Amino acid sequence: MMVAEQQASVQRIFSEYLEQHGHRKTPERFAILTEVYAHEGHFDIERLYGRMKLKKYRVSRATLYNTMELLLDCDLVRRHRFTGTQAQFEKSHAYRQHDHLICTVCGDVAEFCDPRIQQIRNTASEVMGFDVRYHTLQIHGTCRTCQAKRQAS
Amino acid sequence: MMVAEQQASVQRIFSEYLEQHGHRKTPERFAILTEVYAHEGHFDIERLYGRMKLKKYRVSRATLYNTMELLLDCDLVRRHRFTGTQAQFEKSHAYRQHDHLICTVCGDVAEFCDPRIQQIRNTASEVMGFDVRYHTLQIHGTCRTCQAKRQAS
DNA sequence: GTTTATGCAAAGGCTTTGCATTTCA
DNA sequence: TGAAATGCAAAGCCTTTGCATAAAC
Repeated sequence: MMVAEQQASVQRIFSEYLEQHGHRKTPERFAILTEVYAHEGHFDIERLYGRMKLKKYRVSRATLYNTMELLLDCDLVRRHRFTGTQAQFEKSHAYRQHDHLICTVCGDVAEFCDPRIQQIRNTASEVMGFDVRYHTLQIHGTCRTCQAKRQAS
Repeated sequence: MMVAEQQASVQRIFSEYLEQHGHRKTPERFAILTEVYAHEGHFDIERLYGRMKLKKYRVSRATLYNTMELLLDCDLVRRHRFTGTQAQFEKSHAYRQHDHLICTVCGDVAEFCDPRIQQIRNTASEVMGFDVRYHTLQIHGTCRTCQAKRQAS
């Protein structure tokens, strides 16, 4: 999907979500969504704040936090807590299901896919009667690069 | 394994770990380990602090945080970040591998096991050249109880 | 014209840090 | 005795909250 296409798509989804839930369609909300979908990878609130300030659009941190809640609610972004207290976000629409490998040495986060996770979700749903909304799988350890560095020293 | 047996076992592991890493064997550290292994389920630092205060042993929060780092390092406890900023811990020695179902409505955390997660770990290790130390899989959604309540209203 | 959202700054909660005191080796 | 750990309080960081102002409906 082209970038412009995706932007149009998520803007429409968000717009409908706001309408159906009686929330107002403010320019700040759409500007935030646009910025979120303009980049790849993970980001935290501070980075998003910085990016928007650099461009034309300045929003308050409070509005960023509020809007992220809305975007989480309509599944347009996902939130992760990898390490520390700071939450990490990523866009989630039309992005393939993936999980995370987190290096405990350098802090790098890599993505990987494994279809078996879907089977685990299904089983949890059936056996435990759980209505699954999303999951987050983090595998922590040492990445290839840091293993090599360790061996060298 | 009996409770006393397990206590003896983890105390020994911790003792050896401290020795090998040049850390001191303070009474606080062993008291904290004892308290951690005296209960089932998850806990946060504040709860651990409260429990130890109630008993005879009062340690500072700073020492709790420091000691948890040591216990994490020798794999005697695990740390999770389910929701919010507060870290949750659980003992991990001789405790079966399990993952977590987290209800987004009531906040309840249930455990479940699925052997396929081990296969995913192995694959990540082989394909990505990642040296896996531990993982955490959280499935978020609505628990059976909250589904029933929702239907009733 | 109401009601909701924004922005700012203050407050809050969890965690880390600095430093004097104590304790282990 | 010397180095490391403890305890306390302060500082830090991320996030939430309160309230006046602005904007959507």
